[in-house]
Amino acid sequence: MSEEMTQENNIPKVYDPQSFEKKWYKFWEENKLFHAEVDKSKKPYSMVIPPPNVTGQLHMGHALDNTLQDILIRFRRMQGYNAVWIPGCDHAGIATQAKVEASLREEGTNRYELGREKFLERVWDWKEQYGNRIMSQLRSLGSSCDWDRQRFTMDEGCSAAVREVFVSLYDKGLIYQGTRITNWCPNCNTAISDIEVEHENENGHLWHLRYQVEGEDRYVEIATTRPETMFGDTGVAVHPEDERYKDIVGKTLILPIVNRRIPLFADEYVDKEFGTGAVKVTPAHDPNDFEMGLRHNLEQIKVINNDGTMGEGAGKYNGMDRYECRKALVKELEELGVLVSVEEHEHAVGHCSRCHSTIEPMVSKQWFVKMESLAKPAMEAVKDGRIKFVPERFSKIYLQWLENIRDWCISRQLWWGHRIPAWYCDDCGETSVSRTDLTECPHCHSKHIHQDEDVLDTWFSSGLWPFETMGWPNETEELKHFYPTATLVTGYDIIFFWVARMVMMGLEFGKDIPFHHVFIHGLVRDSQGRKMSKSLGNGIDPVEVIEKYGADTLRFMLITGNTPGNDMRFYWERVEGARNFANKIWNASRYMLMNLEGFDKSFKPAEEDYTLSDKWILSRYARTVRDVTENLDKFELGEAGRMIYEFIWNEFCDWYIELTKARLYDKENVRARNTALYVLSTVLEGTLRLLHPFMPFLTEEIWQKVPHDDALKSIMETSWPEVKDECISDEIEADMTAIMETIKTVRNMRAEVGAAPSKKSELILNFTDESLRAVFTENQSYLDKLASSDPITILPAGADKPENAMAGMVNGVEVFLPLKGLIDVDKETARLTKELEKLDKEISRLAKKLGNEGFLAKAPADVVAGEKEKLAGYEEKKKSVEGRMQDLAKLK
RNA sequence: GGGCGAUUAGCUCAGCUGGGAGAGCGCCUGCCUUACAAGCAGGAUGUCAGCAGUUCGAUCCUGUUAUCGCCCACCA
Repeated sequence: MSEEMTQENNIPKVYDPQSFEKKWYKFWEENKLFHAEVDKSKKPYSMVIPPPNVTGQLHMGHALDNTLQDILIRFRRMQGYNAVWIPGCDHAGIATQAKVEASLREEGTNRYELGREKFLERVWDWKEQYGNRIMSQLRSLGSSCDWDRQRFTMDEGCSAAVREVFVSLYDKGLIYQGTRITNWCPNCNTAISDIEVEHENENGHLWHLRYQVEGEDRYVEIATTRPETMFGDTGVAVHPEDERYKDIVGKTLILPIVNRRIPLFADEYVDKEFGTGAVKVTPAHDPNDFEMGLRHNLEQIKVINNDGTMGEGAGKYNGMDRYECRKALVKELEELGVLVSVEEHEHAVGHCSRCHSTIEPMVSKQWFVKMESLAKPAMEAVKDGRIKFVPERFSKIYLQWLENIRDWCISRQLWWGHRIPAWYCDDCGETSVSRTDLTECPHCHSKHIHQDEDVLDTWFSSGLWPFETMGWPNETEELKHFYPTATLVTGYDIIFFWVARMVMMGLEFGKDIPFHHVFIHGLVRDSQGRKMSKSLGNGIDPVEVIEKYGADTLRFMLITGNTPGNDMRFYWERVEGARNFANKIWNASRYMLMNLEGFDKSFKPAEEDYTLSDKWILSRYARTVRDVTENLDKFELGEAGRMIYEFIWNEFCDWYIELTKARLYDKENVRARNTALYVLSTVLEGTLRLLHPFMPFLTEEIWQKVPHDDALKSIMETSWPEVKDECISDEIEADMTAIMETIKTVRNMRAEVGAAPSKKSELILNFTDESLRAVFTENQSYLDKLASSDPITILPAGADKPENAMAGMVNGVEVFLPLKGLIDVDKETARLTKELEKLDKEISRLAKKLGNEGFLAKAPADVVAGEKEKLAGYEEKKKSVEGRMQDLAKLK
């Protein structure tokens, strides 16, 4: 260690998040600072977390989503709201089951071998093992969730809520069982809902086949994209007004290979223009055909098995994979002369959103929720503004979906999930739905009953999340106080899956909207704009970022540089930028802490102790507080973060700290020094509070060290900064700006002649705006310190201007640098000529504008006045520059 | 077939109620100035996608076109 090992050196030079992040999280949690009891004396501000999957792990989307929520909840908590953020996770039916099944496969077994009960034990084990991983990752991000209120979508309370809702909807006739076409995923082996199907345009074929008219030497040509379904054909349809077929409608056709006799019938559904105008009808494997089948009493013949292989109806193709069969069948049809032609054809093909297998529409018996009556109030709530989407445009997407809503298939042929509370009687055949498990049939009292094998769609329970987490169906204090929640934060990708369903369920069962605001964010993409995904291997692990750069850095990076609802890209360079900002704050604090020695915390400056720079930074601080608060209220978190960044870096550090150095290093003048320290610590402490929701760890670490209210043990207990309007002074800011502009001009001129920064140069000031004279006279030292100017001469009004000097002009101040021997007359002339050109351009633009009658007549008075002032300023500047050039010419 | 978003400096993006456009990174020049080289000071760079309109005035509002992206949609 060097001899300079003094007290100051105890503060590390570099921001090192690893040294304190874990410590503070533990401290907060142990002190229950995240926990909120119902406190009716305070206004509530509640949020429920979008529950991540139990077996999942933190990805960038979660990091963004939870950073946004944490900023909101910390902000409101500091504002004095009764703020609660309820965490928890989702059992994620298909996803979790798939994971466990994959691990069983590795062991060489499967769930059927294991049996339902044993399998579920395995899933619960899995849940225990991995379920808390993401929760601990959320902690490392700094999320201030009320962990005492943590929930799981399959815990007892949620299960009770699910039963209550199911039975109640069933009793109202809104849940029913039906046999119809659903989307079947042959890989997941279950039915899925319409929104779980992703349509993609694919290049396929349109095969033209000819079916013979029975007993005639005549054929009807049909076109199909899925020839293998022909085994299930039970009819051929044409449009009733299609002249081509009018004479044979009602006749019988012979289905090739199968030799089934099928009717040729007419139906309005058929489009005459498409294909041949004749369509084969497979009621068991196509939704439209299913409908036509019902209208025309056609038989439903299932020819594809649940696992995607061909079924018995496919004759010799029985057991063959559906696509293998297609290939072989096409070949056979060609040989038989049934295949007339093949066309290239682009069409939309449905895929399972989970595993991406091609969906097979199949007829089966499933449970459905009737949506129309639930959707209406959900639309109203958004239309009348009770629920607001941020950004607003997402309400349109939401409404459009609800307007075209269709019934929701809620049964899944899985084992992991809420089992459907329906029992079938083997004796009387009745179906009974019940809140409690049944052991006998309520109709015939037979003991021979069995429960429905299926489970509910995961989103069924997620839809109840905002109120089931608060104790519903019990009438808890939490429900009364915290429901509806304030804000729901989520990505646009689950507006239909989740948001819409919560609104419907909330209105139906929570008796109110589930939230006031829906704050929508976009996706975090990779640096090339691609979606981060496992298969691409382009995902960035937030935990890695946290370990390398700190959670605060990650958080700040995620919320700045983008706007609500839009996607963003991940760049390590941006992470570094945020880290540099953290380091900047660290060092600004370090500067103050290193000089805090001898500072009396009880010291309060008198009015006359404040310097211009003190008053300026206090005004700028107040403005920042006001603007940041406004932006947070508007959900413009990125904008708020940017403002704090700019205030800290460009104003507090670049100007204010620099200007305090003279006072801090002068230990003789105690009063001046204490005043500087007072302002420094006041502004820094307040700024830390402003920044706390964004960077909770860093702000806590520093706050603990700087002078603060000793009655509080954490920055989390401080209140959100509030300022009065009179703290903001336009006059002070204008004065300081004039000086800052002058400093910049001098720096610029010095840089141009290559003056060494360490070398001071003489500066001569002349005022064209006399009102500035006093401020500059009083604060000359600012120019000395920040513009390396010494000596400084202030010319009396009307005095002669120096000749052998560089000149610049700003805001009513003329600046002269008598840089003896340094001025290159030609270069200086060129510089001024360029300056003059710029001025002329501006002047002519403004002159033209002010010469425009329309502008003068119609533009607001203050705008006109502003433009006039600008013009006058430019003209004065031009005069000054021209004078300079004449002087230079004389020098030559 | 509908709907939405994007198009601004080399790159990534701000620009929130219309008054000649900014940041970060990158680039160039000079600096280890006792908070910070993860830094300081200075500098360069734009037909704000095209066209038309409204307006005294348009990056911003309206219409239209183009390119890219996304969402929704049961034409075989």
